[in-house]
Amino acid sequence: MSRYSAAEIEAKWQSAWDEAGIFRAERSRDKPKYYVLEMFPYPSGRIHMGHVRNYTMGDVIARYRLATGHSVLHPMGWDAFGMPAENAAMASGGHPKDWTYGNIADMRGQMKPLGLSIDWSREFATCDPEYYGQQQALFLDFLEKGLVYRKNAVVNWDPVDMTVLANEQVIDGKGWRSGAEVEKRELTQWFFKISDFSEELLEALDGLENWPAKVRLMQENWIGKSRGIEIPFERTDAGAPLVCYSTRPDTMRGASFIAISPEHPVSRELAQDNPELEAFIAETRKMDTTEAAMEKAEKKGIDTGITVRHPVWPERELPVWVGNFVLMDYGTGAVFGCPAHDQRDLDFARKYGLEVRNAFYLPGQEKDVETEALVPAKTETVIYIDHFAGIGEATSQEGIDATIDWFEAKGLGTGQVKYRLRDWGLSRQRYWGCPIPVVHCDTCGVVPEKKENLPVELPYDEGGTPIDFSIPGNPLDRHPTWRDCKCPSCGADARRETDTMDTFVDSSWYFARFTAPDAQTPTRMEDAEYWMNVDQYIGGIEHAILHLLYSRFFARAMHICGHLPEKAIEPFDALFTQGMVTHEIYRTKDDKGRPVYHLPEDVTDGKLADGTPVQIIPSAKMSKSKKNVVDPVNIIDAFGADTARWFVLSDSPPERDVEWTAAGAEAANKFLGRVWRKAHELAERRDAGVVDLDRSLQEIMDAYELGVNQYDDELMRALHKTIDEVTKGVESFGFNAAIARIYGFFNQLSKTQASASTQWRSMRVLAQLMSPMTPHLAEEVWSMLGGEGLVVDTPWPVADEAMLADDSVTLPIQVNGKRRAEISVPKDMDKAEVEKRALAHEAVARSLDGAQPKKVIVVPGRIVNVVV
RNA sequence: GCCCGCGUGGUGGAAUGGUAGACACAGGAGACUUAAAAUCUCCAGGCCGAAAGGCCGUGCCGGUUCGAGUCCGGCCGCGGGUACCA
Repeated sequence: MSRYSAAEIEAKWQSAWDEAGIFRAERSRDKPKYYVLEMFPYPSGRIHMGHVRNYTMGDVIARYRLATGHSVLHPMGWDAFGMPAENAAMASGGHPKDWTYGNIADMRGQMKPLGLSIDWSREFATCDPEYYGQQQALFLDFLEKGLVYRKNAVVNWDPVDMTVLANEQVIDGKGWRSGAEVEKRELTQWFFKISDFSEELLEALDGLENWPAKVRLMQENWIGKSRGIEIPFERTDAGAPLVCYSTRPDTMRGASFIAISPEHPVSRELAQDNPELEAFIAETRKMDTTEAAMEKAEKKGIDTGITVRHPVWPERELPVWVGNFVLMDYGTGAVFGCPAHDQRDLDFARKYGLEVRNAFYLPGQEKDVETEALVPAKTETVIYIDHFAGIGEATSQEGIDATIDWFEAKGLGTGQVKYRLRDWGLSRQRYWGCPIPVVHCDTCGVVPEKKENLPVELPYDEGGTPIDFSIPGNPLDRHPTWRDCKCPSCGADARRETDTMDTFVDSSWYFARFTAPDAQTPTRMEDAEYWMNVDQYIGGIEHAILHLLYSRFFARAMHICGHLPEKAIEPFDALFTQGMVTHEIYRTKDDKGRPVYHLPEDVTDGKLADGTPVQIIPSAKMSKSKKNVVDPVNIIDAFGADTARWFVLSDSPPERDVEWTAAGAEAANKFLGRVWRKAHELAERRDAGVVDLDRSLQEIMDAYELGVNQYDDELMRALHKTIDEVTKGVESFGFNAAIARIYGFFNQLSKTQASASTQWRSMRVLAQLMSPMTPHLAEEVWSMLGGEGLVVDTPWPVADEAMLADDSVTLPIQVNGKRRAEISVPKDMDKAEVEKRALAHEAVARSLDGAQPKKVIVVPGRIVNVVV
């Protein structure tokens, strides 16, 4: 071989690793364990650059930990249930199971060439009955412990297709296939009691020191703890008081109306003999169920005609409205409207001619609210207007606290801590998911299936013919025989639950299953005890809230049921959230002005082959419909896996989005070629007898003494700095910085006049440093240069502290914050002497132009700033 | 709407509050070559200047600081999440 050939090298070293069984995770007594996990993929059929990026990062960590003497668990599996499989079956007539397993085989085939250090013996898919059967066992345990319950909840209903729609399937309030106006429908569904853990999940966030602060903050806000008060408002008619919840009771004086949810019992009751109200409630039922849609929708209301008395000033009667913006799920489903201090209430009041009355002013700005509500932060000071608790100037927080205390003392209200977090509805009216293992019996009601009857398996066909997915609705519902079963309790004829579980359930415990994928129970305690927790979890920021919060809940619930040790209730010790891989979009318009997308290979210099100019939209998330997906398989075929790996790690910091460019991949390949050639050249010189091979590398490194030769000294110092920086880079996800340092060092190595022996040593260390990122090339270089065994098995190099320190430093000198000169001084020179030398500098003197410095700031080893 | 991020040369990006633009791409000049490819060397934020050097510059406006890309406040733009996409 006379030039770098990734194809030859990569196949060779992958078989070498396989033969050595290096990536099989084994419990070890004398090594520390390390569990590194990347969020497992949905088997869409093709891997994309985002996968390559995600798994390469995990692989760098896993290989680094192997080199630092850890027993490493690095598994892979498939998040295999979900809607795309059913959609594919609807579109092209296949079966979700065949589609999914076919995709898994394809994707595994695309991932294997990447040379990831994965223990493939632990692989599973969540649609394997062995996996979801254990999930059903978990469900039954949760049921027994009261962690699951049933209640009514609202779903999107497509009245034409007669099917439940996911939020994603509702477009502008219409069903995505039928185009029919979507309605809301109430169904009895299963819920996990995650809300019981609100406080715990919130408090434990503080302990997650190795999670990004932004993720913890997002979870904190999602859980949404607030202190407020429930206040009953007496009705002027005979009805029971309306209880409102407020987190800003200090604005009570400004209360001018009550708004209740359309779902509120009072709304429903009044609607019975008020057709106008009934129509209004029906109208609000057509809205999307998403929070975003509700918040953005026009705020509308209708006056119920009933009134309540203000609890502090009973002579004031407030009208009660039904408002489409009031959520039944949060608080009490009733709020008091205070237009002066809430923009939404103000808009509502202006629209319907309701009173606007200030409860406080800002100091020095004693004017009434007109078009913009006055909403102070809780720490901001305001001046209350005839506040009943007798406070005047105070912060909002003090106002809130005083109000709650006053109401409680008078027996007019109750202070309450509430959370925004709602229970997790897990029922899905779909086929391709884990069946909920319960049975409905006419005499016994809802009965859990017996554990020995698990798994409750999905039927593949219906009466001998494969299930037809072109018929809308849930195939489990209409299946001729699957529903029929015996009641586990009384033995009478009964019906299976036909709802399946949310796919978030599948991904809420897979990390625990990886510790013992063959166990006959959900986990095996001794394995969970050994491998948990996940030391480093890596995945997309889009999972910052739901997946990660659900997993934290699941780990707690599994601990309660005896499936995880207590230390695992926070299952992910460290979390890293990576950015997306993006690509330009190329767009033209057809004659009706509709967008038409083009593949990157069809566009040259911003034009199509026929010369039509193309609009280029930068940095969009890769998606099939926009035709901007770059298939990593093409890159691997053209340049090899190491090039793809090197590229996805090199240019962009891993937490940020990365733009895919073809040129970037070529550049990566070019560099790897240079490294290969350098090793090849040194090997040739070794063969010619120039290089001494007698001693091991670490011995030579340890024995190296400075001063033999200045070029050797320079190179060795640079090498140790490189070891230090690459090590730090790998440990802190600074892969791009580590790679820049490797470039820098290699450029220096290419130009050095150091001895062949020193170059040879440096090159071997460089192979070690590159091995987590480009493992195949590293093995090749290692072996060319006579390294013993496999580099993947070789201990990580350690930088010598003594080689890191420089004797002198270059200090920039600023005059009034602008750089004017620099001086080179011994590292430990004292401040006064540095100051003297700085002021003596000719450029500084010129800059001062005779002026006397007022102050000179010397930051040792950093900078000098002369202030005039 | 709400919550959380991000914004730096032609491009990707670097920079514990301390020399803004490391490293790389694209570009320019040169070497090698009959030529091209490949490879190698050098140049390169903008403006002014022959040069020395000067001025400007990290989305916009303001603040803190001897010193701000970095910290604080207010905007603008883009992205993620928003509970049934995974």
